Amino acid sequence: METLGYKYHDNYSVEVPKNLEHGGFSTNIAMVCSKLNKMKPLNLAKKIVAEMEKKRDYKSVSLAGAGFINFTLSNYVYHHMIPMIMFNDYGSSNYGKRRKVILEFVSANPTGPLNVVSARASAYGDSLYRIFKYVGYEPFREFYVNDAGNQVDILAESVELRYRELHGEIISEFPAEAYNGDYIKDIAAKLNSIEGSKLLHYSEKDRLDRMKDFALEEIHRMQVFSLEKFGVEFENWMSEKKLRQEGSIEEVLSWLSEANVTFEKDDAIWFESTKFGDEKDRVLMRADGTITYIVPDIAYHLTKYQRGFDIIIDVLGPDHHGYVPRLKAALEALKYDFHKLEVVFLQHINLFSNGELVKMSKRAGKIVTMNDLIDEVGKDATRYFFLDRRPNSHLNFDLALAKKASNENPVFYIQYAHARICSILKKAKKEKLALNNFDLKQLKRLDKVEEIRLIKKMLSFPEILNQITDKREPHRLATYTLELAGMFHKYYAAFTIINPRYKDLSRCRLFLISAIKNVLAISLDLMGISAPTSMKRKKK
RNA sequence: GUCCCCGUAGCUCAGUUGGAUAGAGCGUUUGACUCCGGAUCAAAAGGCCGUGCGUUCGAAUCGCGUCGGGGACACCA
Repeated sequence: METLGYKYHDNYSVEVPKNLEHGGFSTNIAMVCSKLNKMKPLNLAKKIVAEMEKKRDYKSVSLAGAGFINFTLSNYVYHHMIPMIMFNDYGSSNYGKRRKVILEFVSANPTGPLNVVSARASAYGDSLYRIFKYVGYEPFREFYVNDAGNQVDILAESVELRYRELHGEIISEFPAEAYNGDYIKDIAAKLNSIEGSKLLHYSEKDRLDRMKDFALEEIHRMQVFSLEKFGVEFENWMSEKKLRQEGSIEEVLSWLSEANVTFEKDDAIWFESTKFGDEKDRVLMRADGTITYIVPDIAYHLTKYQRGFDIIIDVLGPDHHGYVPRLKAALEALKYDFHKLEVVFLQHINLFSNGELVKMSKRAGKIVTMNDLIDEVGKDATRYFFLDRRPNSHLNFDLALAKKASNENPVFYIQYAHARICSILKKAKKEKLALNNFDLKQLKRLDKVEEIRLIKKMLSFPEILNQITDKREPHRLATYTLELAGMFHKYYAAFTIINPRYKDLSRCRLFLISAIKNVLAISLDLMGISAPTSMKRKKK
């Protein structure tokens, strides 16, 4: 536009038509800028097309419709982008403008080991974290621990029963509300090996406190262990107990009452959340003076604001969706920008065993733990299994099937592409086809449609990453990587990479597949999956 | 009763800021290196995108209804 001396503004768009086969772009620039130059769109488009045709950057330029310009770039434009794709931080950017993002996920109750649902949340949250970080956000992973309140009291009592059992007491009836998994026995036994019968002489309160603290510590350790095995870390574990000790409860209560949104009824203190669109009002403090879970939850979310996060994302199970309105109501009442809080719901996992639905129950101790899953299916396959699905898709999960299917998990297809390239590059080294001092002009030999398509696919990578952060949908990376791996496998089968008779061509192709290897490695890393340089041959 | 999610190939799932012939993996059938890794590739079969109406030049994608499946509606968290 500038060389033609026309005025223009930036609100035109360049689009890649859905029909990728013919590759190419389409732009409405002439239509957007016609008024500015007092010309008819079609006439302006003609001038632009004429100018574009003079440049060798464009392979073909054509007019369409009322002034759309379709054009295709010359191959060499693509060729010259390959070196960029080979940078080991290819795709990273400043897209996020260093905005601070807090991702809260898993946040499982500290009353038992992590289960398959936590594995899904881990795969989702951690990959999203990695991608956020890669494109220039400042993300932060947090696990909220509900280590106070009713359920941890029950936890303590459950341990107590098992402990007393160890000392000869016969527990005729194990209460239905108690936690009944084997891990409770393990915790009791471990505590017993440290303390012996000493605790029996404590006062009940002291004994239960000791049980509680010990159990919480043990379970925390179990959870950290599983997460580490899965490659997931948290920057912070936020303790509810600590929040309570710091006086946050009293603060929240007094702020809400200052905001005139609380009232008393039946000796309890209520929050008038219906004022802010909630279905009904919520109890904050019961008649006996204890607090309901909502208060520390509000306090916790306030810290997310106070800590200066620009984007606040909660990853929750679908059973919490009714909980969001009351939380947002409280934020609104306290004059916080409740729009900043986003909630992603990960849908349930229906657990099957040999085709039959299994109900999981932590209380009854009937759960498939995250540990079992990783041990039996493997970290990489498990992560991919959960990652290639949309967050709000329901999914059926059969452990027996998952084990069997782990050999058929698409993740191996991707990893194999990576390993295969590594193997080819190794062979190239033996053939003395080194890529140092490689003359970029040689790249003109990459003139096959498949080669240009591969380059285009890799050039779309940065945009895919940006979209993932916009939509909070890391599964798109799983899909993308699978497609890229597929394109490589097909290319490999159709063309010979190393051919000693055509050394220059071989070098060009090695150059290309090195770029592919790089993108695969980056993608796998962003998904928390390893990129092996070699793989064991599968038995037929 | 109110609210949330889902319904796409035999199975598991992609594809939704509306665009041309709806895709992949697994499974089924048939083929492929004396040569860079056969965990690969080529090809075939398999679809009223649950269903009806609407908006639109154009709908898997948007709206309303309907059917089917899952879930939530606590002074548990």
